[in-house]
Amino acid sequence: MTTIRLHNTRTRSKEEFIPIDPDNVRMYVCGPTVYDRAHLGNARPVVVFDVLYRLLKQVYGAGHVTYVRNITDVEDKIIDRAAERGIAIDELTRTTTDWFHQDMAALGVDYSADAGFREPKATEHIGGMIAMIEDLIANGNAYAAEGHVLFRVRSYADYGKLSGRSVDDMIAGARVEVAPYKEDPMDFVLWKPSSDDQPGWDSPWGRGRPGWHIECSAMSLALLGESFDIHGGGIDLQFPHHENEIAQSCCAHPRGQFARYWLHNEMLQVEGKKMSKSLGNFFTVRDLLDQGVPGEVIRFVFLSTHYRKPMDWTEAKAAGARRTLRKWYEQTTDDTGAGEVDPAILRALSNDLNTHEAIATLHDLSTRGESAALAASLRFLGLLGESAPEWAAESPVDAGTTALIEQLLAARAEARKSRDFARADALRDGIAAAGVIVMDSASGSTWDLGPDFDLAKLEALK
RNA sequence: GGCGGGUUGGCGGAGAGGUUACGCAGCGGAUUGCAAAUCCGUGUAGACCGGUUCGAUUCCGGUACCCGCCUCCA
Repeated sequence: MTTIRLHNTRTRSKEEFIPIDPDNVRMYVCGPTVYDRAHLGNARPVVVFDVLYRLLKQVYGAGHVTYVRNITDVEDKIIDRAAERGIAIDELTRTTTDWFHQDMAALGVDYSADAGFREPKATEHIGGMIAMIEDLIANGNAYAAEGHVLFRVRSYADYGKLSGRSVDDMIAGARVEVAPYKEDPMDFVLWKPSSDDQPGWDSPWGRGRPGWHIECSAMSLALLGESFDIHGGGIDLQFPHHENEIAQSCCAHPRGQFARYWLHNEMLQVEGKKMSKSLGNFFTVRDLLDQGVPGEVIRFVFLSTHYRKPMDWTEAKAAGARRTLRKWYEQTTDDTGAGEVDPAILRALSNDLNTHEAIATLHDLSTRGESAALAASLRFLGLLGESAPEWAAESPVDAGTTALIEQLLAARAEARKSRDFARADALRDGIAAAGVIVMDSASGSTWDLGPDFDLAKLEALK
């Protein structure tokens, strides 16, 4: 069996992956808070852990891997956004969840027909959260105060271990919320009271709603148990979100191990800078798709940088990815689906998800002309569906334009035949200047529209 | 201030204690009436200073610079 090695944030080292139960490998990844379209950064962990899921299914068998990625549909940002838009909360969360599914499907992440994937919603697990909070209070790890329930950070000796912090260090430069009901400024909220106009559930502490971190602890427990294999997410979640998850889960279920391997992807940048609304370089996956950037291209760009390094999204990379994919799609048009995933691809991914090396292998397969293996490998990486996507086909143009181009090419061929090279070259240069890319071969000329196609220039050549 | 990560050839971006990364661009060649496309060939780079070693870009220490998190943004 292929040995998978993964970098475990918990131990800060690359370790051999040994599942608790090879017949049921279990992975949890923090999913979106559904209040708005997913931005490009949101998509990175989705794609990264999709690759890991594919690898796990390949190695352990499709029926032996459970992947849980939650939907957080109760959160103050959701309340605020629904109020701004004047719509009901469940309408906002439902619409946003649909958007998320559509946008991620465009990136090759579609689990609508995947039996091993689970997508729990926080609002469906409120009971589990309340039960866990009660356990924490009973164990002395949490306390109720003024309608709130807070986690007593000092009661968990290992708090801060994942992110390499000590509570005392954090207090120093701390920008933590100080509240009169807190025993310690580092204590974080498990439950908070809701006013009448806020969503709330009845609880032993009055009507209220959960804090941000408890839902992942409750949902992973419900679907994966006290101990499971892999927990993933963006590195920004390492602290405090994952730290708090560990504290909650390990204190509520001291005999469980919670997650054994912690994987974190690095952040995304845009043209060398952090993506932020203030810099004006903030955009969603949908924005890119609407601009005509294919989902496969976005996925390819993601995969070209190792997940533990910051990834810089640039126009140049997108353009290069598009060219490369198009070339490979043309090379695999006759594919019958009989090819096998190249073992080098699996080796690369098994080495801490070295997707960049996997892409290098694709280049190698392409150069060697092994198109069947190339197609199978592309599919495995989620870069090719049943057939090549439409955007990679001949640029769609109307019949009149096609006829005009064919006519001009015929005129050029005629001029060449009669050795009127001045006219042939003039036509060639004119066609190129109009943005039509002509490729000659022994059997004739083929053509394609370039990005700067200009019909007016073409018509002027008539 | 605390914690974590990074610094590789023109650009992007990997692996490996001693052998070609790969891609893009460039250059040379083949091909072509000339081109484009294609094919072949071509690049000894590893922030700086020390240390370990027969040998380090790869291990260890330090310096500089950059980035992220600590502001419920993945």
